[in-house]
Amino acid sequence: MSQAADDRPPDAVVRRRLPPDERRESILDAAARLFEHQPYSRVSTVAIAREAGIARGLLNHYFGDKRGLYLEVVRRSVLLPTLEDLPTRVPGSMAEKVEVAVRWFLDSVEPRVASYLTVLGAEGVADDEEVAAIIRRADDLAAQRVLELVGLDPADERSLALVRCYGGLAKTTVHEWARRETLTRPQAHELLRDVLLFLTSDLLRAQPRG
Amino acid sequence: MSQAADDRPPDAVVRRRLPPDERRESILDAAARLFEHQPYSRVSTVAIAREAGIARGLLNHYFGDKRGLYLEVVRRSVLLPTLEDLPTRVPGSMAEKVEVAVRWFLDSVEPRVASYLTVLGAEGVADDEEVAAIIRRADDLAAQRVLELVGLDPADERSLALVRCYGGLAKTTVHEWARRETLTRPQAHELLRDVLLFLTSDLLRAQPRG
DNA sequence: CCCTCTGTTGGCAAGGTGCCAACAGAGGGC
DNA sequence: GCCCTCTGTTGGCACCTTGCCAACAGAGGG
Repeated sequence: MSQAADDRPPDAVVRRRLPPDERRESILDAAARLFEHQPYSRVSTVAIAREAGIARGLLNHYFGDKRGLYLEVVRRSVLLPTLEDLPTRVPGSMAEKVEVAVRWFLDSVEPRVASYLTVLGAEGVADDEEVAAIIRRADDLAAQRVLELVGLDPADERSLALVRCYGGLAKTTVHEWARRETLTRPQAHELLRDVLLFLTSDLLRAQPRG
Repeated sequence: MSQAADDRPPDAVVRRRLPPDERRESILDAAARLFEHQPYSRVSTVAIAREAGIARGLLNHYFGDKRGLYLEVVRRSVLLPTLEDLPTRVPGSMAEKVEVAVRWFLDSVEPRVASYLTVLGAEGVADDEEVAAIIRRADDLAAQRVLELVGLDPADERSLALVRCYGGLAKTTVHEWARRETLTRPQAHELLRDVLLFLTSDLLRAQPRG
């Protein structure tokens, strides 16, 4: 039945053998593509397999089950990797430091807005502890890096909490700018800059340091 | 087989006939309870039916399908209904108006933090357009009401966008306060008050009015 | 050229979901 | 008070999705 097929779709590659890393990535790409446009439960493993051009069973081989694959996609979409590019120390005034942080944020989000927003703005009833944990870890690290950058104690719990709150503002602002297009990037930039400066100045007053 | 049952669970009500509205509500309650603790796909309709003490088929009768029920739960969890309690006009300074808005927000969220946060903080990859639409509508209305309350033009697109951004800060702040408990309510209150005052003062400068 | 290693496939079994025909409380007419 | 209709409610059937596993087949070494 496999050999007899005459009407084989042109790009239905007969069967290519890939190194695991490569195959893994290609599956993640395919899955991410589908999860961006419809909710989890509407994306069937059949569809993912088709999109990736493989047999469905291979998904389980690489990721255990559908949920495992999903969590992997979430991990990949979080901003964690680009946190490396955020400089630890910047010379100059607080205003200049804040400027650097905001620009970094918008710059690293811009090329990947689609997946960034779908990960963080998903919304919907569902207390998914595992997904929440992934995002929480990324948020925590980001808050810490921001405090370092602006020269505040990156271990102070209250400061961290406040910066994480600010993170909520940042996410929604990206949403307004890149998805709803109700703000231009300069407007978004201005808002984020002003509020962050306001916030850090306040923290600086309460916790002077270096 | 139904009559012969001797080991019938004590509370497995034999079969009670309820008015549609009441039954509907009880199903929504049951579903909301389950969706709060695990993601959509992990909650089976079997489990919901068991929790509600009814036959599974009744879910379809009332809500069409599982997703319909889910969307209904989301609608119920949004803060829309309590928006009625937010006064339209408050006498006094901008600081006093902001104070009223912030207190209203924290007060109305407090008794229903659990469902409020699970609805808005869900997160996870899944561009669910229908769910997003429900939340967007609620956010839009809330932003409008806030502008009215502080005495700014509730039709100005830019102001609306900025207040919606602020909404992101508000949601995350509630998360830090009520879920992670990294902030006390007074601290959360202070942050939200300061930032909103900062924001509205700024808008007032650009758009003086009444 | 064969043999092994391992990436890959296809189908089976279990569970979840939507649908529908049949069942049975509750209230009105006689 | 009895029956009859109305409609809330049930149970099971058929379809789809998912996880698993045994069998298949490229690729490189002896």
